[in-house]
Amino acid sequence: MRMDPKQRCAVIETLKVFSAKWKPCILSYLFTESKRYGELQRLIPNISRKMLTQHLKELCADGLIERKPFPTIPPKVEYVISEKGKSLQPVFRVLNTWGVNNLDNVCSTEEMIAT
Amino acid sequence: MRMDPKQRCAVIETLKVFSAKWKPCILSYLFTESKRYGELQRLIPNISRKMLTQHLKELCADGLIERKPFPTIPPKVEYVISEKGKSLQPVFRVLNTWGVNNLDNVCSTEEMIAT
DNA sequence: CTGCATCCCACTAGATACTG
DNA sequence: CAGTATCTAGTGGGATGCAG
Repeated sequence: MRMDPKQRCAVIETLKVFSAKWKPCILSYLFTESKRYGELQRLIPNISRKMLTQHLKELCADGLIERKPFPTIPPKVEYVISEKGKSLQPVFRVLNTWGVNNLDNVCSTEEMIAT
Repeated sequence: MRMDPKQRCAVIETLKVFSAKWKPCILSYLFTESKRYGELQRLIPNISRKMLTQHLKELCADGLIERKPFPTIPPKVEYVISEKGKSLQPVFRVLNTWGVNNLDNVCSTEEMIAT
């Protein structure tokens, strides 16, 4: 079988799930520990709230992370990596290794991806 | 070190290199054998010449494939996977496996990626 | 056959202001 | 604090025509 664009190719669909502009960055932070909305905003200074909200929603919809709201005042929401999300760590590790071995002037993120 | 968007993160840079819209598809065909420009166009019916040309150029510039022009009449150009390009096969395999295990209604492309 | 140049549209994502 | 709504600029990518 070929990588027919009319079919839902596993490679391409996998890329769609986590390779949007800020998703690798968001996931990388959640790999190590849960974060609140505002924490992610501070950690990723260039992201707009709109994009942060949108990407978090999509990651939730795809089951890679979970949203944990606390009905306190002021409100508090934690985002947690799911088991399915954790299963992406080996994928990230492979991408990181390839980049380190084949690209110039890139920073390894191995420590970050390490469990 | 964190996946700082201001740095050239290995994971993100790696994704940039091969995850543009049609690049996985192009690479998948070249993994198995060299193809001519027109063959790729026929194999990927939905791609425009503009995008095919542009993606082939970028893949050349990144050293993933090589362009072999034959000064015949009419002209003939072959595109060949490079060693660096071949080194992406394990990456594709990991992405394929993750998709098959974690997504619904996706087609495995294992046979294609197989050497 | 293998491209390049141009025009154009749709969508992405940034900026800003507002809300429970 | 954690979002939502709206407007807009920039970009990706398709269609078409021309060229070596």
